[in-house]
Amino acid sequence: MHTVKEAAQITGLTEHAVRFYTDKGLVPSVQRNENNIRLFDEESINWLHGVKCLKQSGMPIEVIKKYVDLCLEGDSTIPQRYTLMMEHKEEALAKLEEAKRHVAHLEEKTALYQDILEHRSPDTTNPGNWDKILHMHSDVFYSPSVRKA
Amino acid sequence: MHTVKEAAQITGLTEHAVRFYTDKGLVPSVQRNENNIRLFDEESINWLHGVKCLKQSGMPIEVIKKYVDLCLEGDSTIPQRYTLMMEHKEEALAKLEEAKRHVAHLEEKTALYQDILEHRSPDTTNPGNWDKILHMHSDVFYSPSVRKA
DNA sequence: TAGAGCCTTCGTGTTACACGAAGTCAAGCT
DNA sequence: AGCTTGACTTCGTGTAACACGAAGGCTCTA
Repeated sequence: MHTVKEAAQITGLTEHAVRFYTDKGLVPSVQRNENNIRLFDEESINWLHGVKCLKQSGMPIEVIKKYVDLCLEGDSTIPQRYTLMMEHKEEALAKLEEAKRHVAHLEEKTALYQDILEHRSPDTTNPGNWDKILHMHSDVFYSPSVRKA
Repeated sequence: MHTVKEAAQITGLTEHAVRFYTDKGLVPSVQRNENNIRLFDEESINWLHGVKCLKQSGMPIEVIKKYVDLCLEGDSTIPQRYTLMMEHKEEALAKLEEAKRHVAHLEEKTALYQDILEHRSPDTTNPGNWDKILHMHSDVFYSPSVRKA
């Protein structure tokens, strides 16, 4: 049996977060002793790990709550849990694709700056570009190739 | 010259956001007419696009502000702008990696549920697993392979 | 003269906590 | 008995980036 402090250390959450989660009902197995102190057994710790995991992957607390409640309802809710997870997976995938696009864009951006810094022109065949580009801040800032996207 | 409403339509931002950004100084080229009305020229629209872009990629408004200010300071700040962008790119890359991990984890999770739904056991060679797994909610919720990570 | 459209400031709500303060317990040690 | 500790509670503020609405004022136009 662990206290809030220990649970926090084990899971890497803050004590605040641990209390927050338990108070929201995301750790169903947590108990209180006669002094009203939260006691976490191994299952509670697992729940905390799980909540942390889902939260990190971008699932809102409300949805996590729904999921936990479904778990508590028993095996009959497995299809609903599956659906919920699938939907969340789709969202995570969408975010992944977005992240890829962002990185690609920033690669472009930094490459442009690198060209300017190293070759003093983004287009080495046209040195006249330099001043032009440096003064068209919003073009360096927001290149044409992105505008299409 | 465009009004707030038009600028919002063109950029896909809300009017609220457009006013917010201009008030924060993220759209340096914006002007006011004699009736105190914001007027956006093409450069302003470009800035709005750029701000939107950076914001979407996860850059905080404060940092965008810094970047804009550097742009306004002139060509001498190009190295600093480059550094800023590189740092932001690194962050975006880190987020990308995180997103990949999340998706991988959720693939596992949904696959597990799919097994349960289709074969009635995650390990078909051991049917006895079924009840066990269904009752160890936190194990379905948070599988051992993830704990290692 | 009324309405439309712009402006302003103000204030609340959102998400998931962080952080601190204040005040209350109970247990253990000296 | 008293002190320290560690846990608990509620309260309130702050964060980021707006969303949304209200109130009130301005100007232009039909």
